[in-house]
Amino acid sequence: MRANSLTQIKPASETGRHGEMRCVECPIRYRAVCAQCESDELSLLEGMKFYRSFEPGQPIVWEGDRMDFVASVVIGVATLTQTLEDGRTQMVGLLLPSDFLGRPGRDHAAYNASATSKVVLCCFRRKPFDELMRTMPHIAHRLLEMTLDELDAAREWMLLLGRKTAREKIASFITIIARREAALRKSRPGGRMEIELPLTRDAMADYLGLTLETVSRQVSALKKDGVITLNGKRGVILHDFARLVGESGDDADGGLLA
Amino acid sequence: MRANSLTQIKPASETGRHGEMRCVECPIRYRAVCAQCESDELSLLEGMKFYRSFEPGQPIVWEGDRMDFVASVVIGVATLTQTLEDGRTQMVGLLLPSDFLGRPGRDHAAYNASATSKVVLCCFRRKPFDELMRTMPHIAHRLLEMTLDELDAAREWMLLLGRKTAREKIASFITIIARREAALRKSRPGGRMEIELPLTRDAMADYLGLTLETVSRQVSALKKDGVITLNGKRGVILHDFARLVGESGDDADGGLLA
DNA sequence: CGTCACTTTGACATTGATCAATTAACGTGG
DNA sequence: CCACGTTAATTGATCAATGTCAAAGTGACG
Repeated sequence: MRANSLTQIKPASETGRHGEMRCVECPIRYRAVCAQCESDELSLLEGMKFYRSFEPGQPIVWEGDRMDFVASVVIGVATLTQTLEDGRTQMVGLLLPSDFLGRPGRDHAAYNASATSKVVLCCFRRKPFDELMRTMPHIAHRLLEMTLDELDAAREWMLLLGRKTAREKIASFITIIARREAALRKSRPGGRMEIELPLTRDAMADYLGLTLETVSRQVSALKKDGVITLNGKRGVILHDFARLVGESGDDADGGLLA
Repeated sequence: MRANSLTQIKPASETGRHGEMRCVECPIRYRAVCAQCESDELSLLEGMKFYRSFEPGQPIVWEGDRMDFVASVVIGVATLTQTLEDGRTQMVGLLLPSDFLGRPGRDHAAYNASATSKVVLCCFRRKPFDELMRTMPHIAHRLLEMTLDELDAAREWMLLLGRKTAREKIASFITIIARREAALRKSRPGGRMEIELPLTRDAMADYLGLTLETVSRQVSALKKDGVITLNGKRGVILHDFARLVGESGDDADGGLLA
């Protein structure tokens, strides 16, 4: 088993700070940890938050680093990865807008986090945030809900890693992305869809527990079999969503949790 | 890829109810969801709880079933598994004493849960428990903490499933069990240890994303190489804990989260 | 002592990994 | 707008790890 190449390491400093953005206008207002906050609570958060940006490929935090903040992803895609001593890596989290980074009460990062696209984080210093957890039940409650959802997603992912074939893994991954894109447009996935993969082949391999060659081959196979058409490196045209789901190995009713 | 044989299905009814047990004497008093409750809170729980028992191999709930209770494992070992449409199964949770079963706010089971040994659950009907989540911050807080721990464990498990070799998977599994047995005795794992595997080869295969034949072969290989000695079907003697950790593929400091 | 469930071991097939070129897509500067 | 250079993606040939099918061994328990 060969180690996948690590994302190249660049300095971990943030590349920018942002001026004001009002929470009520925030694109993740209704999905993030703050989703259930009232306007008076929001204005409290307003005074505490600060923004940090990262460029594609940049590390956000490294496993074991001191981490004195927690954050919500506002824009972009970030990944959490774990590493074996010989360098093999496995992605263990894919953070999209509204997802939460960091753990209240823990002051060191448990995973490597990197930006795979331009990323903007809405950050809170950890200590004050821990305090919020005690004083604002809406935050604690929402965080529990989000953590339970993440646990469900992790378990779906475990099924994929442990038991699916390479082809099923690829089909499942594309299905997940298609579902999410549909959700963003507030529509149901189905029929013909055009989507954009948020990861390189190499990152897909890290996500799926494969090598990038196998990822490439199976993507090509799905293309050859008429399940998908490629459009540049990242673009995928799905001719029939149901057909793809059929390739994923899941139960017909599967993916409710994804 | 062949499906592992499912645990045989027996009627899902509980096999017994228990009389009183006082919370203050409960063996999981300081680790379960109720860990942070004060004595007045405990007496409230005392009036709501009820016990259910299950025999080895018995299903507790089936994916999709209505589930009108949540519970803590008091005694025994239970598993959560997911299934692909053709019957392949992957274990996604291993529930030990003090672990929590069910999700507040969700009325249908997301996974199959079965007893692998005699199991005793401390149960609460879901509706009243949901109410407790709002009125007793100690419960909600502890449940968040436990869920975050489970998420960490799930991510460790994902690394195992996605990137470890069969030998490393076996070594990792034995390491996890050894760590837990040490924790029960409030000692540090290390040196020579005698442990008891809580799962059959078949269940280990479901846990590790392998077949039972591969599990058996790799256990034999570790024996041949002098890392372990077998003692009956379930007994394992570890001659040197560090040696086993070295076989697991993890970083030297790994497993902090397990 | 026999039965049954679990485990081990063997022979062979298959999947996906590895090593190695080659090709395609995209950004840059002319 | 095009040629170039760089990075990502594809494809091919081969091999090792693990799955599959089959049979025999082991231990617990009635």
